[in-house]
Amino acid sequence: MAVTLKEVAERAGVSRSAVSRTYTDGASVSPKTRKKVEKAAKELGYSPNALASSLTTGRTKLIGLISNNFHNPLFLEVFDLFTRRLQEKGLRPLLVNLTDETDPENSLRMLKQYSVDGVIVASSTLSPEFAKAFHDAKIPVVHSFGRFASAPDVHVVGVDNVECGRMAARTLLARGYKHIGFLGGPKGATSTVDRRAGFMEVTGQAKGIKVKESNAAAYSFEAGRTAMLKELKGTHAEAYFCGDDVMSIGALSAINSSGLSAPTDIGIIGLNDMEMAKWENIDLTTIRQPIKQIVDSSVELVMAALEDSNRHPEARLFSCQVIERGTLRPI
Amino acid sequence: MAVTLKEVAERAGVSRSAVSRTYTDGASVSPKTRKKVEKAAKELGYSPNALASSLTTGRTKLIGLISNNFHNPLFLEVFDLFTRRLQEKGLRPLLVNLTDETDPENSLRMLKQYSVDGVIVASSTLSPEFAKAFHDAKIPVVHSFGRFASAPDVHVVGVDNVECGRMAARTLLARGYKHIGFLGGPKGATSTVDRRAGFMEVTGQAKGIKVKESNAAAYSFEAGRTAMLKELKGTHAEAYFCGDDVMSIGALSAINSSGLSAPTDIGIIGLNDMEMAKWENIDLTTIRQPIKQIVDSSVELVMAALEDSNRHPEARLFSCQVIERGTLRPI
DNA sequence: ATTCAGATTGCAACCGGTTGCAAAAATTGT
DNA sequence: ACAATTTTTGCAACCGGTTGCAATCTGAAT
Repeated sequence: MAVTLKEVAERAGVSRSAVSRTYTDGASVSPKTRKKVEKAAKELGYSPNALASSLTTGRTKLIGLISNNFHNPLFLEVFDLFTRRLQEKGLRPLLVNLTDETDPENSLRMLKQYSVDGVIVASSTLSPEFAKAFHDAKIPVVHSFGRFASAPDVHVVGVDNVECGRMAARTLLARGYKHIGFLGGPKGATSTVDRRAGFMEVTGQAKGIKVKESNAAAYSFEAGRTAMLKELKGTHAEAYFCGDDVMSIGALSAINSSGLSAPTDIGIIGLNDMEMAKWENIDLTTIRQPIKQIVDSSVELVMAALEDSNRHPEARLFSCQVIERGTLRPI
Repeated sequence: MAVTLKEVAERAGVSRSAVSRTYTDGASVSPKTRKKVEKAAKELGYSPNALASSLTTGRTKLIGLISNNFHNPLFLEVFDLFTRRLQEKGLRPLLVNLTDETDPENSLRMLKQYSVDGVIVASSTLSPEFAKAFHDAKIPVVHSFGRFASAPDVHVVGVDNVECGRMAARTLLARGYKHIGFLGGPKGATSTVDRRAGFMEVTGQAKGIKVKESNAAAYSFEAGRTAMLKELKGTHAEAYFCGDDVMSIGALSAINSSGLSAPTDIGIIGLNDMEMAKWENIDLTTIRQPIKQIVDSSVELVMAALEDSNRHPEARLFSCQVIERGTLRPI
């Protein structure tokens, strides 16, 4: 089918090794033969077969990119950043969509078959166990947007969700809200659990503050809207920390269609600061996750892990930041 | 590193071929040896190296998935559908982010290096030339969301954008709008050109209709908003057909922040019917593209093209449908 | 028990590259 | 011009599988 090394060698009148060396940097080839080879290669339209070479070098430059967040617009930005960054570094993303399964079994097997050099798990909802399966199989892995642990089993890059919870609580308290709500994402998600912990820690220490708590079924518009509608049926809080931005937008929609408005009647603070948060008709006050840094750092870390396969598991945390917009009353 | 065929063969006390045949369906192996092999494989944790086998079989089951739409939320849905469908069919998506480049050169070279079995170009803005480069390189390719042609150079799956333009125009006319606008996407995009053509065809034939026309810089919220703000500065039309849904949402935002509202003051019809279009606070009347069908059909077509590499280029069109919501006045 | 077709097996060559090693060529120093 | 280095080169083995072919085995039929 395609043009092979051998054909190029014959046409250039050199050995196969010479051709191979022309395309391996650091190898010793004289300028003379290199020219000959390049000429022949160009004429034949040759390009080396990366897969065949991986067989001997043991490196495919393939990186498994696993995610279960194909419904959160934030992750389109994340995928954009990941694919670009990986490409810049000469790596190729092999995309795996987890849909509903949380068992690493299948992904692990298939990524092993394709001998990926490393794996990036991009998910804020998967448990650390998931990534660990790859670590145990001796495949370098980093969990992006994963759960922070002071002694992680695998490399983790992300934010400290507990701290985000605290930050949200402090922000609401600073605005003088006395009755505040934690409207979390799905109960099982590690990010939800952690954010809740931080939130409760701060509000628990504050005096004269009433706290109510509930969870949405997913990090999604519909779930956020449904959850907020339920809140509005009873006695609702003055302001809510919502699971994430897309949930917040759902909540805002519920508020509006109930004839109320933010921040006049209810305050909302989200989390992520995705593109849409700054759309003028949304204008969501939120906590920004520095996704570009997280992505870049994840790629850097997975590359480092390729070099040194028993690098000690490391957690890299980035700090978040409150972005003031229009859904909380001014301080 | 990993367990190899040879080790399994030794432990099972059979030849390497026997092991290989155990994992190739249609090959002749006695139940007895199969058992032995499977036992040994399990004990060793063996899984066959797909890349090595591709070397002889000529099939990698890798599909290049190329896109330049990493900023349009619709494409998160598209990627979700593609990755799922490909996985179901035992194929693996190798994702390529085109960012700004429109030259197939680089992508072609790298996908050739990885010997992808086929390529799916998922883009409504790239020219047919792009996909053609793969076709010329003898790599099976299908252009999803690509431009319709009655005699296409490559397989195309999508909608007839000209017909969409007509449909939009007819819808606006049927609602009695007399002064209508075409607020297109970027001028260079094939989808924009085609939708415009259909739109103008219908409006040109109607009597007593005033048509105005302009273009946004991109299929994006910001571009849609900016373009609509500009419209509102002059004498604007009564209703607009916007390039796509995300542009429409931008336009709606511009309308609202100018103290106007849809459909009372201005009507808007979008295109795509992405998830967000039905969010209650958006409630966009739009033309639905059947993306699931397009994706499934694309995958099916690329698979067919793998089987028969000189299958005749084919265009598969799906019909669109107006989804009535709240941004056009009732009929 | 003998024959024969069909199923199963192992050998060895091959897929498209890489790489250690020793021989050949080019360069350097004197 | 000659010896000592340093560079460049080709050979051949190998990476982890697959597959055509001939040899061996199996079981049914005679």
